[in-house]
Amino acid sequence: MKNLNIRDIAKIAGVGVSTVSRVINQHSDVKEETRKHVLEVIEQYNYIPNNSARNLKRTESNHIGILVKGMYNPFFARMIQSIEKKLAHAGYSAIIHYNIDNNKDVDAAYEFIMEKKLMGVICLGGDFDRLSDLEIERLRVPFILSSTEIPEKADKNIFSSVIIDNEKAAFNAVDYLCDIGHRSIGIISTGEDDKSVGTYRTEGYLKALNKHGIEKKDEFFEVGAYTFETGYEAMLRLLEKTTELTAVFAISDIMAIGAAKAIFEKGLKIPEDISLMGFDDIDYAAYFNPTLTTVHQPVEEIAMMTADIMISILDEQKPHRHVVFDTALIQRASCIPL
Amino acid sequence: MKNLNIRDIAKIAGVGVSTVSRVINQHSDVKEETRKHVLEVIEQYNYIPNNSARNLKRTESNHIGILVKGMYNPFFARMIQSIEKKLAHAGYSAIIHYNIDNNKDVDAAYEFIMEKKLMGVICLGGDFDRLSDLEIERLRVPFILSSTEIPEKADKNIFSSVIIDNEKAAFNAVDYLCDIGHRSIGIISTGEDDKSVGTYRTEGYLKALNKHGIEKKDEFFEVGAYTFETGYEAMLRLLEKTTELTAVFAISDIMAIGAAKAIFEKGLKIPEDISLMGFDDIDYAAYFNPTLTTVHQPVEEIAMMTADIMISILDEQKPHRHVVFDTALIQRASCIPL
DNA sequence: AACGTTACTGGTAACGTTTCCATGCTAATA
DNA sequence: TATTAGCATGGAAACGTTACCAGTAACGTT
Repeated sequence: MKNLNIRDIAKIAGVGVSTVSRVINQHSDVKEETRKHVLEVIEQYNYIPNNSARNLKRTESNHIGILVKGMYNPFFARMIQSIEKKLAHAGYSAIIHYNIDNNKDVDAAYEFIMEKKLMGVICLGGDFDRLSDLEIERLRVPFILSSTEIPEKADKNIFSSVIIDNEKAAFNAVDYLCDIGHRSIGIISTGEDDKSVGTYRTEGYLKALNKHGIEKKDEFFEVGAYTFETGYEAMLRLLEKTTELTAVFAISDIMAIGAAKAIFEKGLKIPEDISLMGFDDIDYAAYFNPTLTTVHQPVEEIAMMTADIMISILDEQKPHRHVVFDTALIQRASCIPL
Repeated sequence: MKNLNIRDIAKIAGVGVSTVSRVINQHSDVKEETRKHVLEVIEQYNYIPNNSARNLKRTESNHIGILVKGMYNPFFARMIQSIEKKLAHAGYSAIIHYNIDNNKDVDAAYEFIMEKKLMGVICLGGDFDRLSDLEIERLRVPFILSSTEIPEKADKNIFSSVIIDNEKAAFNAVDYLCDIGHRSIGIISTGEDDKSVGTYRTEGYLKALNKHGIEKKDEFFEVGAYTFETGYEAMLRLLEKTTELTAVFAISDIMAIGAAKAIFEKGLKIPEDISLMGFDDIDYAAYFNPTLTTVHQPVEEIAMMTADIMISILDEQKPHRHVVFDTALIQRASCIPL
């Protein structure tokens, strides 16, 4: 009992194949009566159109690519799930590709698109500073940057973005730390080579220090790579270099939690000895011990908006959009006044 | 500058289309010289074969479906990433579908398969107790159950599985708790309706109690749904019902961490007042405070094996396999002798 | 010298759709 | 009544590949 194809259905329904095709694709020019009848036959025989054939003919698929930078970050895991759900609801399916090599983001994306005949591409995280308009246009499909920083000089009409103001958010976080009396504030950020959110969060940290007349010290600065492990190691190095720290700002919750382990291992207490500030507000933050003071990113909203934009561009030819979400400082137990 | 197709390449290279096709598909019957030349042309013109067309012709795709039950569990997030990586390496791409409705697992899988012309399906977690041979065979593609319990009466030749011995693992965990003196041990498990790993872990808990001559108490039993939140709530209820508990076994780390929050909120200490045992050994566990004693599942190995089996069935027509991985009790700081 | 064998290679019919074009029909207009 | 317009429909040519079949050349075998 091989699979039925559109021709079989047409024969059974006593109509032409084009009519069946029109019914499937919800074209308006089919008589209601025929339409119903065809639909019945389709239902009864459990016919499912062959996606490959459709995609071939249309020279496009109903697939949307999601390129993810960070591998083990629950922040992205959460986003992906929400995006996938919304996309699926709109009839698209997500093809996810983890661990895109940063050095050739666009090349990778390009090949990915060509090979899969993707309808659009969503990039989560990553570093797109050097991304040129030419490269974006070469993709020829809607391109959305989400939860990352956008290339400044790029033409905003050719891509969408859903982001937060990383610098401001980090500024607020560190400003708060200063306000409650901290003057020796360490930071666990990301490396120079990664001109992404980390750079801007670091910038915010610097500006806050500056506002409060605090001089920046190099030994208060360490880098990690968005994992527990690297956060832990960075903190270890920090603790090695100085004993002055009364607070530490980690630019991601994951790294903050890694850092906490190092702090505990040194026999220090959070927040009594060192206040700890995270960034992201992943689920875990509220359940960590002590509960983690952090910068809340509206993950769900960001995810929904990202999917929304993609769908509106694809289905309604809407133009590209750029939305910036607000963050909020969530005060929990890991930071206390000095 | 439209995209080139195989015919264009053939013309440019001065060979027949079938030769180009053979080169692309790595058939051995092409002269090394021609082969190289064709490859050069392909490279030079940046030709990428159209996936839809290939899939259409082959009446199959190179897509493998991954159906995931638990939505926000980092355990699965980790697995998915590893599986995707390995699959990609073997030339397959993963299409992920989260949040499959449990009541109609197979129907969903079936439609998913038909629509996407999937080559195989991997199910992560979920409840397949009622899954019949007939339903599996209806799928007609390799089917792998990973990190779940397998239907007992099913014909093992028609599907693969990569699992752990949940009952034994839980038994060992609770046996250990008893060994170090605990006799009032609570459990946070999953509901009756979910005849999945939870059921077996509960069974292990019961057997361990039994071995030590401890009577099971209903008020020591609560259920959650693999989230921080439900773990937290379950623990709250437990604490409401009894004050006898000296230890709690949560059947997932996520729930254990949720439970910890409830314990802390009641002003109790871990492990001084209550010992806490988790299950899974997700990354968080080692970074939690106190570090979480838990049952280690070899995620990476499970993921690799799962992908391996799929690839070996697809590429080499190997038969179905059933592998059971060992777990290990990881003693950390959250459990102490009474 | 005739033959079979081996190693390559090219032509072409599918695969299951969608879409353009053509056609027949009905209703509206002149 | 003749003409047009619009609606519903069917036929068939693509879309870009793969795989079967056939064909050629080179070579060794009888």
